[in-house]
Amino acid sequence: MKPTEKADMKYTNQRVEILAFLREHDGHPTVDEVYDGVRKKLTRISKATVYKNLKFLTEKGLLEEVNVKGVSRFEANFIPHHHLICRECGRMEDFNSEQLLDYSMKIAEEIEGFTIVSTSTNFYGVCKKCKESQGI
Amino acid sequence: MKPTEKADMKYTNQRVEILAFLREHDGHPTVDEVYDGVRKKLTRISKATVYKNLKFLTEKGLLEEVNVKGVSRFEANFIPHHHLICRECGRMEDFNSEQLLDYSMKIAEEIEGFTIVSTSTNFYGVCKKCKESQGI
DNA sequence: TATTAAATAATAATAAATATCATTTAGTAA
DNA sequence: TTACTAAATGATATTTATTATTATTTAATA
Repeated sequence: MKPTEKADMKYTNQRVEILAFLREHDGHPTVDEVYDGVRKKLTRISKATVYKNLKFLTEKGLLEEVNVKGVSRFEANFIPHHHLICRECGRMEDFNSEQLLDYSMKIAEEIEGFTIVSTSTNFYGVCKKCKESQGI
Repeated sequence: MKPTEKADMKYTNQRVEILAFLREHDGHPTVDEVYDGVRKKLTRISKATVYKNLKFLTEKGLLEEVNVKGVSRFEANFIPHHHLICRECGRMEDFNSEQLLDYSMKIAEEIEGFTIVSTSTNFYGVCKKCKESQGI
C-alpha cells in the first residue's frame, strides 16, 4: 500500500494529529517530541496511544522509524532520500540526491542473496551547531 | 583514535572477550547475543557488565552501534562498508563497495551545514531465507 | 440514529538499560 | 614481585522505555 492511499483503519483524531505533526515536522521527532507536539491539540491524549500509534502506523507503512544513537525517531517522508546525521548531538536531517539513489540501486542489482527494493545513505559528521560550540 | 591503537583503558578479560566475540561474529549481534556468546568463556560475567562495556567501547570508538527494527546491534568492523537489511526478519549483513563509498563522499563534499566524515548506505529488501519461507 | 468492532485513556505490568556499592582486578611503581 | 590505587566487576536495586489490560468512548457502516 502506498502512503497516499487510505489505509484500512479508523482515522481517529489521535492518528490524524500524529500524522499531521510528523508531516509538518521533518526533523525526525522522538516519541516524546511527538507526544508533546500532539498534546497541544489533543490535551488529553495518552502517551500509550502515541506509542501504540507510532508502532501501528509504522507497521501500516504510513511512517518510518529510524534510530540515532539508540533513540527511536519517526518520519512521514516517503520520497526516497538520505540522512545527514550529527555524531555529536544526534541531529538528523533529510538530504536529497536522485543521482545517489540511482547509483545505489544500480549497484543493488548485482547483489545476491537479498532482493533489494530501496536504499538510503547515511552521511555522518558534525552539524554546524556542534561545530560552533566546540570551537568556542 | 583509530581502532587498531591501544585505547586508554583497562583491558579486562570481559572487554577482551566482548571485543573478540564481535570480531569473530560479523552478523551484528544484539546485546543478548553478545552476552550469551561471551558467557561461554566467562561464565560469571554479569549482563550489566556487557551493557556497560558495549556502551563504553562504542564511546571509545572500538565498536559501532547500529539499529534494525528498534533493536540495537553491535559491530567491530571499522572498514567503511554498507549494510544489507532484511525488512522481514531484521537480518543484517555487511556489503562492500569501494565505488559507492567514493561516489557518496564526493556528493558529501557539496553538503552545507554538516561536515561529513563518513558515509554508509543501507540496502533494504528481503533476504533469501524470508523469501523462501514466503514462497512456500 | 443504532450498532459494533476498534481505539482510547488510565494505569498496571513488563522489559530494557542504568545506577549503586561492596569487592576484585589491571596497571603502575616501588 | 609485591603493594598500591583508580577503575572495573558482579549482584542487585532503580529507573526509564515500552507494552498489556480493561472499562469507556468513538469511527465507520448500515
